[in-house]
Amino acid sequence: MVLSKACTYGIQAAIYVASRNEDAYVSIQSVAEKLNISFHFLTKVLQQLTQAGLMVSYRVPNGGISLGKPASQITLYSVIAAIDGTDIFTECMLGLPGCGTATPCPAHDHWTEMRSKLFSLCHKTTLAELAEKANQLNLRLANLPLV
Amino acid sequence: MVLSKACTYGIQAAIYVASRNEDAYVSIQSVAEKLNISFHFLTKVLQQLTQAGLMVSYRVPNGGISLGKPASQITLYSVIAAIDGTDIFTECMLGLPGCGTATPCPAHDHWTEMRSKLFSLCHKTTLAELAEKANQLNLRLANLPLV
DNA sequence: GTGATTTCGGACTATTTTGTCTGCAATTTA
DNA sequence: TAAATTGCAGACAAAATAGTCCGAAATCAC
Ligand code: FES
Ligand code: FES
Repeated sequence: MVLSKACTYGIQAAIYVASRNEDAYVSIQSVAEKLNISFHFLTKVLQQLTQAGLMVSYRVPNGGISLGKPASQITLYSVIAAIDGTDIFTECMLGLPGCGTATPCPAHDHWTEMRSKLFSLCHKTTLAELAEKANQLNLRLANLPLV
Repeated sequence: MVLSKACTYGIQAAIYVASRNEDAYVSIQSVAEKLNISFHFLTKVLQQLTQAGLMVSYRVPNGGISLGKPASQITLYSVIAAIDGTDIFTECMLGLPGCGTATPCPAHDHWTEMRSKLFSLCHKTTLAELAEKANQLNLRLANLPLV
């Protein structure tokens, strides 16, 4: 798996929150139910996003979480980086230490090309775009079984 | 991590065997030492490659393993598929079940583009090419600490 | 045949990731 | 002030991955 489960949950939740187009807080509980994710696990994941400033939380009755800045300013990259770190954007394809032009592995050229494509893709993709897509076509976001 | 450790070990070993340009068998023990990989673990990984027909083994004194077919006919894709499976080439970026145009997630379009690039890259890259690169420029292959 | 070398197969342990649970802190509302 | 709701923090359990170990099977060299 390219992204960890924690990371995919975080992205799903972030898109969902962004797609609501409201400033109001939404409880993690309801997000977890909507996306069919374990509430407690999602809580821990979202804490990483709040710590990174991508979300803000309000610990109060009828509180919850909300985006920390406009959805158009939150990139997919920043969400991934906050949860999984930046390893996938810098690591050697073969897992060798110190990927770089100084000591390249045989796959280095090919891999850096792929990686930079992924890098720019994640940088230019914002929550606003993903949320809009999710809304526009009623795109699937939840981890629900396909009936 | 995009590829599992088992998979990176398998690729490293495959490249190493191919880079020797010999038909002679080489013992897993010596490969493990050369690449600084746990011998027992590498053994299990390579068993997957022999079962997939990518390598042949000769269980005999002075035996070992060798490529099952010409290095030019072994693609990076086939090695990855034999060890990690084909999930990374078909899975949803968000880990949702049933990635496809019928039920796309918001990241689907971007992701399928990336995936197909990775797919064609892995398909067109052969062990012959990687081995040649490894030999040509004395490229790093072993998992050794950078001194 | 006997012994040596080598992969194969399975059992086992360790580490990381994933998921669960419980109590606490913060704040609103009554 | 008291009660209720909510995220936070850390301990804990389960599952997946990574790594270790040992005995068996195959074959060669003698
Ligand atoms: S050194 Fe392997 S991808 Fe850069
Ligand atoms: S459904 Fe998510 S990438 Fe295809």
